[in-house]
Amino acid sequence: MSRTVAKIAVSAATYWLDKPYDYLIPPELAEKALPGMRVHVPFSRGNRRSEGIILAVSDQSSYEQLKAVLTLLDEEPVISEEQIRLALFMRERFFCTVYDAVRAMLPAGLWFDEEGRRRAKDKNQEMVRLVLAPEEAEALRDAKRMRSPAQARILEELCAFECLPTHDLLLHTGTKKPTLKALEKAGAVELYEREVYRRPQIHVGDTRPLPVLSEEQERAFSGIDALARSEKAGAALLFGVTGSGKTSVYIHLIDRQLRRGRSVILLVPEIALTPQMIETFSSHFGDEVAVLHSSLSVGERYDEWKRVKSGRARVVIGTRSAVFAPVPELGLIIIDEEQEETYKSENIPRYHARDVAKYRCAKANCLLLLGSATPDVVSMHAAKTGRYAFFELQSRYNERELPAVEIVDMKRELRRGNGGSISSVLREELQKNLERGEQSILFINRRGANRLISCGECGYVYRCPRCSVSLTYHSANGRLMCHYCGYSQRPDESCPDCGGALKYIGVGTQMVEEELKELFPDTPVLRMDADTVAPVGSHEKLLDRFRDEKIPVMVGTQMVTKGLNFENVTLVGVISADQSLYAGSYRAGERTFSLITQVVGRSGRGSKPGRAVIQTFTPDNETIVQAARQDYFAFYASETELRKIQRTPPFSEILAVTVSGMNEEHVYRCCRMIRQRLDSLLETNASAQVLGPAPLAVVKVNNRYRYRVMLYGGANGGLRALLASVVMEFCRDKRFADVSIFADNDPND
DNA sequence: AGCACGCCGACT
DNA sequence: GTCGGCGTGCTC
Repeated sequence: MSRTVAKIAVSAATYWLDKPYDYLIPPELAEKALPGMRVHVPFSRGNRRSEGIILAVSDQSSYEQLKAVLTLLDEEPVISEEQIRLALFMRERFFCTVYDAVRAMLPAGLWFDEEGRRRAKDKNQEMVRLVLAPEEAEALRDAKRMRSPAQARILEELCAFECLPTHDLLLHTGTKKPTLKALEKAGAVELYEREVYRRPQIHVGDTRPLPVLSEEQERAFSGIDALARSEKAGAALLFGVTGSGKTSVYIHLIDRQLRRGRSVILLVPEIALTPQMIETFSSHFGDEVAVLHSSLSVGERYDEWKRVKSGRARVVIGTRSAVFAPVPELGLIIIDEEQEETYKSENIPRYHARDVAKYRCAKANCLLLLGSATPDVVSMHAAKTGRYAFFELQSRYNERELPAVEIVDMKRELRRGNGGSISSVLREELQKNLERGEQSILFINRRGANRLISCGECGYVYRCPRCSVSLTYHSANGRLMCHYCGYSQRPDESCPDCGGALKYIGVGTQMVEEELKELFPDTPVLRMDADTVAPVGSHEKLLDRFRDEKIPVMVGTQMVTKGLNFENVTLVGVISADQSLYAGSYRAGERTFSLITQVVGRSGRGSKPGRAVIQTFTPDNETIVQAARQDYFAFYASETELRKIQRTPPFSEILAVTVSGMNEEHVYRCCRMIRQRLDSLLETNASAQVLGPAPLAVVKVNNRYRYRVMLYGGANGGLRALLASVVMEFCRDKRFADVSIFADNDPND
């Protein structure tokens, strides 16, 4: 085959134009051009230069007139053939372009800026090594002792170490570069470049032996491991209550895969929340661990990616995007806390890490393990119906009892004249803990957890001029800020509308902090929220302080619910459990259950028994009662019933088309026409159902109105393809030029 | 989308 | 005569 034609995915192509384009490979590139390499190609009428990636190389094309590839941007493929197939799959599955998918797979360090320069360079280090045999070197050293002591010192050092970074050698011997150059000229040593990897700083504990498994953990481990080795591995769900030691099972599974010469990807919801977990894995697997997440520098991320690609690091721990890690021999993917919403990307490409993992595991014929204390109802349903294997860890670490949980009715509290955010029950429990020198964690649900500023007289509330939300007050910069578009402004002295006095409302971490100061004047309180953890690493510092200084109370948002494991914490308070219940999504109940269960699980992890106080205005709410009892299966049963009626997942798949634009009327009209089109196309399909158009929960962001049409139906590609064709049709239509339209699977909001 | 081509009115 | 208004159509 003469390698003359390249099938190329072009970055300039929009979703409805995207397909493999044929380009001529000029003879001088014929030998070098391989699938997985990026190129520059001329595209469209103006032949403007676009980036692209070679999907395949062939010798023919059904097109008469082909343009030629301009340049190759890579020396070797940056993605494998397997990843090319994954990118094509993602296009169908997540309504994105192939190049969008490719971009998600590559570290930002490999992207090119406008000038065509790479965002991160390979970092090399100059090294020195002996050329002479050891005896010769020693002889030369002795000969040099008198006339050239500096050279002798260098030889001395090299006799001991053989090769060293130039910088270190010069530093240790107190010599200068010319001395070294003289030795090089004399043929005694050799200077060369070695690639070095910028490593993110992680605490690496002492190397530890594998944790000893309990009988129950051992059973789960051997069951999962047997499955992982079997011909048709599929997926498994590991259901383990908080503190049941899922991590120990993971460690053993990873160890087995490494011994088998395979690599493992472990996904976590958010790296910043799991420093302890990273430390644990590093202490078992050392340099085999690579960490991939967004707060690494571009260089660090790129280098970790290279270590993974080259097979040097075979245990990848990371957030959502780490699911694309280019491990050479994939043996297992673990998704920890698999119900977390952070696994779904809300940006292009709008993929779910679980779907990508499922695809990769199926192709690599290896196991996908989903771990959770509060599994996604969809995953549990798959386990119950036999599509996933199921394993359970029931006993808590050290045989600890579950915390004793009390639900407090805040309505009654209000009637008794306590309008604050801390109930009398919680106050008494806090008092007890203070007296005993034990620590407490107070959790405030994120949604609505911020301060609003409102006028005490006319009720005026500051609103974002670009979005349909109120502005919230941030003490860090003393400004009112919009969480959606970043708009900020300074609050006025008095109400800009009527001149009345402004007051702060809403329950926020700061407010609870202040209330605590009033109730317990001399007690130190640690606050952990987006304000206090903004600088990199401050999250860990706060947690270290909490542990080491035994600060009595920590108040925080969602970040206090995850992974924390402090011996001395015996009380957890949920300030208001209601906030996420009525958020409008079919997942709100699940989210609330998971959140409450997790935070309650933070209590009593040491030798002392734990307690939890859940404050709510709806004490009879089934979900809250179930979460208080930590009764997942009761929750699962009632939630499943509800979803059967609602026709929400797992009983139906949800696809959505979102339309946005500056003109609300146009956006709405476009949505309505999309709905009509879908209705007419689905006339004969009784299993599918179209809903909407409906505005999103926050209808306006950045001056753009957002409306959505939802498609409920069976989990088949047909519906997806149909929706794709409708989206393409509307995108092409000039009548809708002033709106943007995109499709998405099961959006989060 | 982004860009060139084309077909018509106003102007040095 | 030509400069530039944006309507139209295409992307290997």
